[in-house]
Amino acid sequence: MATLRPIEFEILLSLAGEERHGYAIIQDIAARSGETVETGTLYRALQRLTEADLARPVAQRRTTPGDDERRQYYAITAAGRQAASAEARRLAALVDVARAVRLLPRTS
Amino acid sequence: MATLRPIEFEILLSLAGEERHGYAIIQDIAARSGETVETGTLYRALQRLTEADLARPVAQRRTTPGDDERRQYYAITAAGRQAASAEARRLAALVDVARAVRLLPRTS
DNA sequence: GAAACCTATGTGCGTGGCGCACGTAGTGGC
DNA sequence: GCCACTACGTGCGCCACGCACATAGGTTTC
Repeated sequence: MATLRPIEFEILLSLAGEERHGYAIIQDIAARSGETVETGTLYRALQRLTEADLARPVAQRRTTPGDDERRQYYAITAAGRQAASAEARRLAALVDVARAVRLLPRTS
Repeated sequence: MATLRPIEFEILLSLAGEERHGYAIIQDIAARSGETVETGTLYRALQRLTEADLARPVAQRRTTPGDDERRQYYAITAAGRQAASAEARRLAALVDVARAVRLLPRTS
């Protein structure tokens, strides 16, 4: 399993919360981190995640009022949860190291 | 400030602990994470960090016995600590999100 | 009413970082 | 003698990313 790219992890984090379409993922990441993800970067990363079976496009849902039909929703797969979980553990370990060398306060 | 690449952060984490030479950084990262960093990747990243004033080569020290003279030691700079600290905070926030969506257990 | 912006998905192109291989060179093991 | 380890580095090809642009309907602004 090739390691998850930062943006791929960000996307999986978004999808782990709930099913989302591309544009909503961009907004979600911006809202929680302030980082602007380029559309080219996002849609291509979504493509890769789909091909790697870490995310999957969700079949078109009933069109509730106010639901833009252009939207393509995506869901995280079981393998996606596993990969994201492993990556989260890896990052948590890194944060622990950062605390050990006092780049972060021990209490947090 | 362009965002820190994953490998650049790993290197700064190593240097935040103590001054290290390139090969020792590779071993340090391998020891703590099991990840193998390619030499090409490492030395070029060290070059970038130096140019960005996040790390700096340390002037040749007294050659204590058993100290390979080929070694080029590097130290983290004040700006490097600042950048690494900011990145660590960013990652800690990501880990918190991962916990919120239950990719990681709340207790850890 | 037109210009600008937002929502929504996607492609085209250039730069650059990374993986892999290789180069150099001394030391130590078998 | 050959291989592995230490230590630093370059060469090359691929591909991910940033930026720009295409498309297109809806809304807001002047």
